[in-house]
Order: sequence, then structure tokens, then C-alpha cells
Amino acid sequence: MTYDAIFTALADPTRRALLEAMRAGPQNVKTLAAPLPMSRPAVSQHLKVLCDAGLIEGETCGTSRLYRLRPEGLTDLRTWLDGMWDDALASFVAEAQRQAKGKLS
Amino acid sequence: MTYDAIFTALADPTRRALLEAMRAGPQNVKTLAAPLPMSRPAVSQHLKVLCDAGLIEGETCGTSRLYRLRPEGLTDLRTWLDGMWDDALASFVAEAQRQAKGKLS
DNA sequence: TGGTTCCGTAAGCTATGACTTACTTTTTGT
DNA sequence: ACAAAAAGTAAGTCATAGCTTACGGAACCA
Repeated sequence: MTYDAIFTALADPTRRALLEAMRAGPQNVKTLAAPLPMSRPAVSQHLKVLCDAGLIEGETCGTSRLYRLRPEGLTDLRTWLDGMWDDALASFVAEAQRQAKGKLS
Repeated sequence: MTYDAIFTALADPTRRALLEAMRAGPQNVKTLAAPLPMSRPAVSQHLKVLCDAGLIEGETCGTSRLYRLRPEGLTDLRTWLDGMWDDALASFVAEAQRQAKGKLS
């Protein structure tokens, strides 16, 4: 897994829309493509990017193919965010303390 | 704030490196640009993208300019991630239950 | 006041990502 | 066996993101 693949995958609004659509449950490509203003092959390409990033997974089901969210794919993102969040807050607090100290002297 | 701005900002590895560098505390542009394999104006452009996304903020300080992480900028991302995470897990559990039920009958 | 430092902006080049259409493959149903 | 449905792949087009160099502006110091 690479952060680059995950963030790149999430950068595209169409791909985020696909993820949103899958929140309701597994969907096949035709259903996913229906509401989107582009061709079905374009959607297939987006799904491939999401797959490679580990954010979704596909399962062949007859002639159709079901795509579903992959919770583990989001854990890496959460880890990154938590770390960044902690340091951002720590830095913020440190700055506030330094300012308060400066006011005292 | 827009999700698009945030995710687009995070999609670039250079911009993520800049965020990582700021985890240690506020930094000026020269310091931020030093370890990166590109010109200083390029870094300025990246910082502008991060600013527009609300992920960082800059403060003019003499002839220099300090950039720091903006914790609130990460809350939106966290909100999105939490929602997605919940539904992904719920969908996963529902699928597991359906499979277990199918095994019974 | 003139020089230096630090930084943002403008203009231009280039690689790449997001689409399209056309084709192939696999599975299902008659 | 043949036709139809669903989806992935290939090739080509086009816009844009990311870089460059060059320039302009503001703050410190001699």
C-alpha cells in the first residue's frame, strides 16, 4: 500500500462519488455508471484506480461484477490523519503557550 | 471549504511532504524548500494550494513568512473519513451476516 | 538611500490524467 | 451453437497540474 495511491485515488470527484455510491452496499458497474455523466469504460478505469489503491474490491458474479468498499483500505488513511492531527494540535497548543508566556514577561 | 480542494491538495507528494515538515512546528518558505528537489517558487505555489484548501495558514514575520498547520482544516477530512468508515464496516458486517444466513439454510 | 534577503506572481513548457470510441472476452439464455 | 449482456482493454485526443525562469514588491541593514 502507498499513501500516494490512496490520496491520488481520492483526489478525483468521480471516484469519491463512486465510493459514496458503494456506501449503500455492493454495486455492479452498470449501476455505478448510470448516474454519472460519462461512458461506462471511463467508470471501469476509475474503479481500477480505486482497486489498486485498496479502497474497494471487486467480485465477479455471473456476467456482472460487484464492487464493494474495503474497510481496511481506509485504515491507512486514518492512521495518517491521526498522526497529522495530533502534531497539528500539539503545535497549536505549544504556540498558544508561548504566546501566553510572552504576555507574562 | 470543499472536499475537492482538500483531497486535491493532499494528492501531491510534495505537498504531503510540506505538511510533514510543518508537523515539527511553523516554518518559513526557505526552510521548507531546502530539502525539496525543486525551485523555491514551486514550493510557494504548493503552499498556496495548501492555504486555499485550509490545511495551513501563513503569517508574515519580518521579511520572512511562517507557515503552520491548521488543525481545523483536518476536521472536514476526518468527518468524511468517519462517515465512509462507518458505512464500509456496516456493509461488511451485513455481507457477513447474509453469508452466514445462507450457510444455515 | 542603496543593497540584500525573502517571498509571491506571471508566462511558458511539458508530462500526465481523464475522457472518448472501438474492440475483445466471458457468461448467460434460447 | 448463436445472440445478447456485462465489463475490461487499447489507442488516441485534450485539458490541466506541476515545473521552470524571470520579474516585482516588501522588510531589514549598511
